[in-house]
Amino acid sequence: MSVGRGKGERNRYNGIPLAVVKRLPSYQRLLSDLVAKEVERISSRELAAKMKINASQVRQDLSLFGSFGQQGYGYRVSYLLDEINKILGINTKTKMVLVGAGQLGRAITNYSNFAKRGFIIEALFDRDPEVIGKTVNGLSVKDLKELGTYLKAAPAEIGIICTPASAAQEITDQLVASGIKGIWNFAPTVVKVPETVCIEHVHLGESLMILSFQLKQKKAGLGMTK
Amino acid sequence: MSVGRGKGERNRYNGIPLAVVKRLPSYQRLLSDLVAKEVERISSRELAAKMKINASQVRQDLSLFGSFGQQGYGYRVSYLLDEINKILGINTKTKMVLVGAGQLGRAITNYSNFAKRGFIIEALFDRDPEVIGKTVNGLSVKDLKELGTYLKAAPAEIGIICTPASAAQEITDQLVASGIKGIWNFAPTVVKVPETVCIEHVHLGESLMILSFQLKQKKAGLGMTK
DNA sequence: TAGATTGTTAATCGATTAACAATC
DNA sequence: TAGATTGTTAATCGATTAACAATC
Repeated sequence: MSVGRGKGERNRYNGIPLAVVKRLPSYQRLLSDLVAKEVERISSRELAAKMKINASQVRQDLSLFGSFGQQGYGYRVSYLLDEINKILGINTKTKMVLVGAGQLGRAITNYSNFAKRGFIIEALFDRDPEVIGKTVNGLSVKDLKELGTYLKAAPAEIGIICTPASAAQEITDQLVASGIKGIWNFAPTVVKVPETVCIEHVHLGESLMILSFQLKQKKAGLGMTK
Repeated sequence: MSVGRGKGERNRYNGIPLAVVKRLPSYQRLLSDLVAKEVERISSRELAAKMKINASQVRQDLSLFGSFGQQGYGYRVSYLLDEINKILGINTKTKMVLVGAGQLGRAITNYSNFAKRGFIIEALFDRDPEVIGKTVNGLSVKDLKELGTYLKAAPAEIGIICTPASAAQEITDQLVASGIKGIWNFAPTVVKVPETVCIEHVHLGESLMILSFQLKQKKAGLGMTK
C-alpha cells in the first residue's frame, strides 16, 4: 500500500512542512505563557510579533490544522493552546524509558518539565554494575539485560538514549525490537531506525559549533542580519 | 555605520544562509569520522549520500567559503576538515564559564567531547550555598556573586546557562555586562541579548514535543515523507 | 453599522537541484 | 588522453509574505 510520496510530499509529515513542525513548540510555549498571564485573546499580528515571524505565516501555519480563530476577534488563547496541545500530543501521558543512567541521563530523569506535560519516564536502564540499583527520582536503575522483558510487561512509547555514542545503535535496535515507537537520542552519533519508528536527535556538540560559528562571524565584523 | 541589512540579507550570517550554517556541524562530524577511518578523498556525491542531501548542495555549500576541491578528484578529507574546523572556530581554545551547577550543569561540565574540540569550561557558578564549594570535574563551584570579578580577571567568550528559567535573563544580563560574547542557553525560556552578543538555545522540551508530534502523525497512519 | 481580523489565494523570495563548461 | 568531478550559472521548487474577500 502506497503512502503517496510524490516529489511534492518530501520533507513533510502528513502534509505538514517540517518548517511548520519546528515552529509548533514555540506556539505552545508562548500560548502557555499567555494562559498563565490570563490573557484571553490574541491576534495573529500579536502572536507573530512574539514569534518574530510574519502574521500571514501564523495564519498560514494554523490553517494547516484547522480554523481556530474568528474574524474581527483573533484567537481565544486557551482554546488555541488546547488545539496545539492536541496536535503535539501533549497532556496525554506518554510513557518513556531511559537507557544510560549516567550524569546526563540522571539530569533528564530529574527534569520535572517533561512530566508536567505528560511525558513520564517509567524505568531506567544501564549496563554498568556500579550504576545498576542506584535510585534516581524514585526509580531504581535496572540491568540493561532486563530491557526486553520489562518492555514486554510494561510497553512504552519513547526510548531515551543517554549512552556513549558507541552503544547508541545497539541500544536503539533493542528498543525498536521491543516495540518502542520513538527514539530521543542524546548520544553524539546518528542512529538508524526503521521507517515505522520516529527519531529526534539532540546533538549538543552541533549546537555548540553553531554558536562558535556565530562568534567567529561576529569577530569578522558583521554578524547576523535578521 | 551600516552593516548592510537589505531585504536580501535577512536570515544570514555574513552572507551565509542559516540553512547552510546548520549543516556545517554535520559536515564536521562526517569528515572527522572519515579522518578517523583514514579515508583520503571523497567526492561531493559520496559526501552528499552520507548527509542525505544533494551533491549540488554540497558543492554549493562549500563554495560559499572557498574552493576546497579538485576537478576529477574530489576533496581531500583532512584538508576539507581543517577548513571546516577553521570556519566553525574549532580547535582554537574557546574559554567558557557555566552558571547553574545543578545536575544538568554538572553533566555538561563532565562531558569531555567539548573539551576535545577546544571548548574549555574554566569556572562554575551557582547561588545555592549547598552547591557552592563542591568540586565538579576538578573545578570548585564559585559563588555567583564573584562572577563579575572573576570575568574581569579571567575573561571568557561563552557563558553557559543551566539555571532555572526564572533566573536565565538576569544571569544573561550579568554575563553580557561582564564581556561574554556568546550565550549557550539550556534554560527553558528565550533570553534576550544585545546585537553584539550571539545566542544559541538548547530547548529540550521543544525537541521532545517535535518527537511527540511525529509519533502522533505516525499513529494517524502516514508518517514522514522524505 | 464600522472596524478588525481571519482564512485563503496569489505573488515574492530564497533555497535546492540540475546542467555544464572548466580542468584535474 | 579519457574519465571524473569540481565550481558556478540557470531552472525549479517550496516557503514566506502580501493582498483581500468573507465575516465576526
